[in-house]
Amino acid sequence: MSDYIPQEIEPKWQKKWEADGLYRAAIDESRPKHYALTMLPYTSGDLHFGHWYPMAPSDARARFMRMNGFNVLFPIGFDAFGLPAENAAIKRGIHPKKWTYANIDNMRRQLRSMGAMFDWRREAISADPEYYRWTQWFFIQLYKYGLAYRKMSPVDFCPNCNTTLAREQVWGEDRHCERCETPVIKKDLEQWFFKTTAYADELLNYEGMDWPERVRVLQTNWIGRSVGAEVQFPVISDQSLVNSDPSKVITDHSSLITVFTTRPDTLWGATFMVLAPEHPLVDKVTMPEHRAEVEAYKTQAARQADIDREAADKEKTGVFTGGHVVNPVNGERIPIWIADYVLMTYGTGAIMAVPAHDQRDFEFARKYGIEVRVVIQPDGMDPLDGATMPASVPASGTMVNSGPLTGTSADEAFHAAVKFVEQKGIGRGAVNYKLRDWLISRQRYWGAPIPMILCAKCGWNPLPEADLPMLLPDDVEWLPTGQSPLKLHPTWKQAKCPVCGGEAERETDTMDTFMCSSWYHLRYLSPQYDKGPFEQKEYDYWMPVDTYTGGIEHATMHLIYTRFFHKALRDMGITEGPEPMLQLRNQGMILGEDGEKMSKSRGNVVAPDALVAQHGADALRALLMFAYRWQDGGPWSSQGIEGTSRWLRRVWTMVLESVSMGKSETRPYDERNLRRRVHQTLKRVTRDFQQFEFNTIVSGLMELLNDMVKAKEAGAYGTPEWNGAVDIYLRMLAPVCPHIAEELWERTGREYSIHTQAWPKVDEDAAREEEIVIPVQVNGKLRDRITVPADATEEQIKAATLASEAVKKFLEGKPPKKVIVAQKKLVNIVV
RNA sequence: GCCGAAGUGGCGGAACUGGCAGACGCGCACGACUCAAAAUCGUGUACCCGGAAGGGUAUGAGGGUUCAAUUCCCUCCUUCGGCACCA
Repeated sequence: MSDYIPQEIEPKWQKKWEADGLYRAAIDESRPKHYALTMLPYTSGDLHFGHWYPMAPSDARARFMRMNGFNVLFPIGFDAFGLPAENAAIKRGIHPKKWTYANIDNMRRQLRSMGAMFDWRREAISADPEYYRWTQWFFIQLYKYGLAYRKMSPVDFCPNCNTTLAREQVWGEDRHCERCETPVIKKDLEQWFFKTTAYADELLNYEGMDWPERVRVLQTNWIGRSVGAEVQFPVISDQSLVNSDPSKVITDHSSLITVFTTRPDTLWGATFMVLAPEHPLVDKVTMPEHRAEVEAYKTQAARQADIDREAADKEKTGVFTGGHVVNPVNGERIPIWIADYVLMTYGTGAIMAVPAHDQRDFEFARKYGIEVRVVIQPDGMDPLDGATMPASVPASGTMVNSGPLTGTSADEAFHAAVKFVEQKGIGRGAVNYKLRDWLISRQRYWGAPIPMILCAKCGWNPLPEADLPMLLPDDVEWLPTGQSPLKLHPTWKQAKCPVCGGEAERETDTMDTFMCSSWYHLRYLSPQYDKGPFEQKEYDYWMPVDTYTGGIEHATMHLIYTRFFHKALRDMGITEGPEPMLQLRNQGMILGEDGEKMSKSRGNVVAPDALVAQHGADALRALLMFAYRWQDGGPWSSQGIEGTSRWLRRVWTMVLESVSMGKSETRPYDERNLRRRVHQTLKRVTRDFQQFEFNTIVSGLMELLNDMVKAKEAGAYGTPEWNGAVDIYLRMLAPVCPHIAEELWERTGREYSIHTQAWPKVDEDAAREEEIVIPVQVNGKLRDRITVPADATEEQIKAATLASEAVKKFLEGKPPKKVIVAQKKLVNIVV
């Protein structure tokens, strides 16, 4: 017997599998398909266990499905556009393209060393022109379908570098630029958006999806649907009317402020209005004597990070604009304030404040001496007094001070109020979402250019589809200002208007990389296809994705975008079916040995290369499956590898080392028992694969190894039963450790390849126990164990229990009060 | 603050319809082999009392339901993740 040397057998088999095309996935109508997708890695260059951890177990499961008769597609690719490539370029003077593709070469080599069943012919790279050509095509389709539009939106901007900053490039409490430490300012730019909100309701429906409850809850909260009403409040433009008789109708107003409220029933209790400091009407409603104060407040609000502005325990602040609106339900004049607790990004950016029944409004009103008016009297409570109540009260009870609603219950008042505002023409029932439209413009170079052209005469028009891809120029200057190279390029911007043929300009913004990753599962279907984003017959056979694996951190962004994308394309007739991915499973995160997130700056990154070189990919694959609950993850431990490495050496020895008979005469080999243990393990392992419980798959195989080694020593070696056990063992091992399984399969004279073999069938009869050991408790405490035939009746078990010496001792001659025989699993005697 | 996940030996974890808590592995200790080391093999390894037989206590803390609770219910604590004044 030679030694187990993974460094020799692993590259050998990887080469052979590649040469034989063992993992090529092709349409085969005779077999059921299984599309197993694992989230594509970003080309950061440092492939570590954060990449292996989701992929190696996913690969094992894909292999398991293949052995179960499925035609399995398990593709891989690279998410190659994005900010880190530009940062590397600026820092080290390497072109982003060069940096990215060098990283891909390295990552590809590392991924190959894992021995996964990736079909490399289907590799897709989002930065390839042949890929982003179709990303651009999808943009145009969304634009034509009316789902893309432009609007002004603020970005974080460094005035010194003259560049837009991503959130991660803004550091510290003073919000400074990561490069030059200049404080960041907000800048309004016109940018492209997708109407994700048009699909908000549909995205809340998870019917038919086998997705974790956790993710569904996260998405539901992210979409944040709330039902209420929009109500228009007229602005009083003539200040002399502010103090006039409220019963007189004021017709002097030049504009309306719309608020969204989830409690239209409390409209009569609104005593002030609050606008977000960024609200477009702030300047208009502000009176001259308040202007300086309002401007100062706006400036400090704009300087704050969302996080500071939104701190829960922060004291409410705001300033009065001097302006007033009319409450349209009762004609009252109410003052307009601005406050940073109202956000422009949610609802209409304006609220009606009802301090008696909303705690935030209450705190604000008390601080600034604004009236608190009770409009709901909770049942069974002393009549409330707005002037003295210590806190707002929950809105359930009977309506008071509410015009026509007075006397109705608060439950009915909601609908009555909506009806009232609709009849008066001052508002309507409305649904609002926390979900915002998807901002896809990036003021960056290393991304897919947005294929739009601006003509002074014809406006914005898409590049004709025949002219795609709209190529990213390579000859860009990397100026230390950090300004977008596309803007600085001498000629790139120049274009012909697709409508009139006149001089026009290209869009210089590029697309959010989430756009590229919203459809990569479609590009895998036919990455070389040049007549469309994918080939129809491939789509018809493989889609939808059956199993999608990846990190929980993508629950709200990527996984909502890709669902939106699929649904929008479906409405255009490009895709089919309600959802792109039927089943989702999330793995946890592998942390550094210090328990912190792996990162270069912390210096706790563990790369797989050295460990593969030392112990082999199989031992590492097994460790990643064995050492953690997959959905939890945990800190890396360098010692664990000894365990799986030792296990594989023992498997090697068990299978290959011949033994002379009679090594252990004392424990005769029990054929029936060997077979039973094999099929019991098979049953467990099969179930665990189905349920993504990888750690117990490996521990089950370790246990069976221990049993088989004992049987071997007892004389099983060489018998037909032994050979059958080895056969099943290797098949179970194959998805976990594909190289050693193939090697042992060959060395025991079996037919190439183990990876095209069928998963063994569980023999229920063989797995069944003939005798069972039943623990016996007296008053819930374990006192004895009895052995009975597996088909013993409850009466027989009871009799055997009472005959036990240990039990008699604890009964002390007294008759038992109750004897419980629990499902033939346990006996409990109550004295 | 809200939402979610999770608290089990020195460590990772197991216990899959409420039924033997600690499988499997790491680490550690002792032993075999060896001139020695590594590798390998064997034995032991929750805690407390006891020489042993045996007994007691234990699944974050406290309470409840039950013959029986890591598992179900209530209250609280801790850790991690996400969201964050959502009108």
